Amino acid sequence: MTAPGGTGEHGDTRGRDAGQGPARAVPPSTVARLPGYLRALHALAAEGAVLTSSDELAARSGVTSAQLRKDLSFLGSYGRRGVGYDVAHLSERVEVVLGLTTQRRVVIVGIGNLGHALANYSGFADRGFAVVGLVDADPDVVGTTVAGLTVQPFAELAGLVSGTGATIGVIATPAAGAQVVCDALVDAGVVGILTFAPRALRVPAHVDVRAVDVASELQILAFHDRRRTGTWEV
Amino acid sequence: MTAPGGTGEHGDTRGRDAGQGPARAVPPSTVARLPGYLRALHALAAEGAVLTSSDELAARSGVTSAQLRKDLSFLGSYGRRGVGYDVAHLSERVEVVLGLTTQRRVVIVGIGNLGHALANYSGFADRGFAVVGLVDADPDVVGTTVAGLTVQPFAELAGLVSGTGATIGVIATPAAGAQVVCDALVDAGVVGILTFAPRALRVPAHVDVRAVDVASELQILAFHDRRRTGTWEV
DNA sequence: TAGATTGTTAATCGATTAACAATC
DNA sequence: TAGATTGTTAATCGATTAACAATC
Repeated sequence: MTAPGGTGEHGDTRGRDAGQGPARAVPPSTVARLPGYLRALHALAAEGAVLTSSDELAARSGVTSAQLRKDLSFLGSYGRRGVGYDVAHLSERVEVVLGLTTQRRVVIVGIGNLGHALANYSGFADRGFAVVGLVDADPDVVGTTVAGLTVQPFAELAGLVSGTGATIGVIATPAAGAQVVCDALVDAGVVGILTFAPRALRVPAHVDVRAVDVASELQILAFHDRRRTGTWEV
Repeated sequence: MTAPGGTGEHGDTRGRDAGQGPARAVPPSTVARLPGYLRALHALAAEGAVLTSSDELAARSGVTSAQLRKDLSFLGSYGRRGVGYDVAHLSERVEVVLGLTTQRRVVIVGIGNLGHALANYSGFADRGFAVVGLVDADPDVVGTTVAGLTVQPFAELAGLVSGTGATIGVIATPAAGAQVVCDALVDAGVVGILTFAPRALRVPAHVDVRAVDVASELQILAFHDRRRTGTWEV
């Protein structure tokens, strides 16, 4: 983690040339916070800020400045002691690390209420993603136009993924169909899956899954709620 | 994302009847997995299973059996060595710990595409929550009926929360309005907030916040995607 | 220079894993 | 009993925090 003999290399703007292999391992907990830093950086840029400090950026991201500096240290040395961070430069470095310099293509499977909302969500395009395909199993939904795209039948999934070069699949189907959809996405070649279906998915090791379950989130809130509102029932 | 320093209280109200386990503080990482165990338990019950094992339940939840047993040990000793766990009994214990024996009331603020989808989501009612109010700032939306509820203006938020006894607020507004909505929810008395707005929220220590940012989730997937699809740009 | 702020170190804290004694 | 499986312990691993030397 630490470059031994680090005093030898001068910082410069290019604190780390990423020529060979993974620059350094970025811990998962750090990776998970990078999008939040990027959001804060974009907000600062929009306000016209050129420089920021770990204190300011941390406050806007909802973390401590110690944690922010620690996280950024895994990416390299892009700040200047006594001065702070250049907003534009740091944004760019974070985007490079997250792999956002190329727009990733996304297909959404399950065009119900949630799939509809996701297909129309402008935040995807703003943050590096293009929704390039929509798929649903319901014949009544297939053929309709949502967010400018024609919904395709499930049988077209593989062709859609390979034809568009999509690397990420979003599952917005009911729980019952989620594993079948997941398997089809994996077979079609996606390497990342974001699922909203309340069910654990099995995937091969080379595929990354992130799961969002809104009811689970509420249940976690309920755990604390219980302690605060004095609702104890045993 | 929990509020920094947020859930630091260890009230450790030992509100548990003796049973067979010492009441201990349940670690946050364990609490976050309990909804997944509960989902798996309900699925087993629906299939008619009466008993289960840590191996089976763990496989269905997507964790290791060691982790499952460790997690459950914080709740008490509800299994039987050499036998396994009674599905119904364990479900009930998990529900008690999560505070799901009373139905929690939820208000949703921001009735756009996402708010619509959430209001209509049957998974809430199935898993312990009742959506009791909808609020929007847009006069064109106020007064419309969504999921059987009439959308109220923002000015009615406080009255709605106190009138219904809601303890949880869901924020489905654009990022720009999220902090104002959050402050209003807190003032109105909610103790838990689930936000979908891509912005860090500031809340007092007694309020718990969980944040879901779908674009951030995709960005985290992109980090791994980059390594797998060979898209290196540095 | 004097003041400010990073990047890194070391200490602490928490979570996961592996193994097995207890016990059904 | 013999086999199965939990609940717990101890070891490992990873993440967070605090402090400060480096340096702009």
